[in-house]
Amino acid sequence: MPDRILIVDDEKMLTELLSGHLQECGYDTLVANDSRSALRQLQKEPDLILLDINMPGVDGLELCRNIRNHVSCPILFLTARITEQDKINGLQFGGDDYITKPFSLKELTARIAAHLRRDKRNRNRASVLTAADGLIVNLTKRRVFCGEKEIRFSRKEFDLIELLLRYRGQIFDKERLYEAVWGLDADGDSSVVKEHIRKIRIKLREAAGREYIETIWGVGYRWKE
Amino acid sequence: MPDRILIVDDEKMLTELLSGHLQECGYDTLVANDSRSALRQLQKEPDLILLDINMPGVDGLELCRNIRNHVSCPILFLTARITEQDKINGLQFGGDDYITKPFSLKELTARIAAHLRRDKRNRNRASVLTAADGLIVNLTKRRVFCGEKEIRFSRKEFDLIELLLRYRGQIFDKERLYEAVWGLDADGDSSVVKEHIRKIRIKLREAAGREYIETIWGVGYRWKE
DNA sequence: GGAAAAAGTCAAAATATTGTCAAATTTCCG
DNA sequence: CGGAAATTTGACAATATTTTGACTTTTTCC
Repeated sequence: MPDRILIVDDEKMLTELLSGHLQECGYDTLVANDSRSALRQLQKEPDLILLDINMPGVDGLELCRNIRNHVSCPILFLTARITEQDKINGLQFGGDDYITKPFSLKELTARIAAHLRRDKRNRNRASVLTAADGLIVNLTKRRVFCGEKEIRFSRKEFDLIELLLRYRGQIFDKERLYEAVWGLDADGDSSVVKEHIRKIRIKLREAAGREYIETIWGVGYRWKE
Repeated sequence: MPDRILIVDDEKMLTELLSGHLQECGYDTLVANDSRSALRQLQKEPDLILLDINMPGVDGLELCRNIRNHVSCPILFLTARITEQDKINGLQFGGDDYITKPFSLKELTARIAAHLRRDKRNRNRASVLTAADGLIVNLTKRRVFCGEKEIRFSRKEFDLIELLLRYRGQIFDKERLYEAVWGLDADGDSSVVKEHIRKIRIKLREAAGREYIETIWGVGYRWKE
């Protein structure tokens, strides 16, 4: 199946041109001329996004961040201005690469190909963890299923689950959990961990009717093997 | 002996600065301003490496992989850009953590200390001890098995077992046991030890039907060989 | 053998740690 | 901005562990 590329730019002329060229190169294309339409197109799960960050009336970086919240595919910025500062900003907001206008179609397709290749390589890596009783944790999509049913977890909850499950059977003391999920600097309030563990347990118990996380009294927690 | 930290960055100014600061913190430092020199410095067996992955003319990730082939110590990346993608790539290439420029010296030293601590813990810890009659003590999981059966021990109980078993045959007087498990400051009653030993014995006796801990009258205890 | 010292036993009391809940605060998104 | 969701916080309850002390048993040594 061909890769799907989403092109976001307010200039219709440009999106048409790119769309045509990329189709000739064997890609499927999606087009959006404004940010609302761009967000809608995400549901079609593009494999890569070309994003103009200088569209009038739209903060391109904000849009990028927004997009990043929904998909994990590479995002390439199309832009005229390109200071070092912009570059850093852009990458911080979840972009993967910059392409300065004007650019040659040859360069563009080369970069697209490179990013798709790289992304695929990374994606193949074990991105799913499984546990007893049909519990499935999709790491890239950050979604958890118990059989048919999806269990929704917040960010921190998911991070905790990922860590515990990835090294199931290992004990993590509360400090280390805090360190891993909140960052090394954090002065450890372990009561936060405790509360998050509780939330996780409730959701898992409700969906799977089973306890997955064990308390190691005086030490910390671990995911049962 | 102080830990040795290798700093790899093309900016002399930065390496000087870091080197100075880390020395003040009590570390030994090694410096390399290019990749060839970095590889040479590995022979001096650093305990931790700070690596700039954006040095001109050098593929930092490739260098990292190369380094990883020679040493097993923690590698921390110093980097300006820090996308999720980079992070994944970096960790794939054998890095252990990222530190984004600009960073505070305080943060840097905190992370260095954390990694050194963790690395040491992992290194000098045989993770499983075994004893007669199929008794198995898993130190990282803090679990004890007698054949199929698991025996549950509380924290202090486990700590005592670990100490006695690790140095089996050696006699520990009660003060020393107390000191080791409760901490150096602890004033007082080593009669607590006696009660804990009793609990341990009961559990072991019940599961293994056998005595493992011997009383050295007038002195203390030891794990039978 | 018998006294003294040391170690073992037991259960109750004290303490430490974790679980729960609700409210306060922050973050996220449109 | 405003509301919803997520996160944090603190008070309190529920538990598990640890400590204590009174008492018994064992060992040592004269």
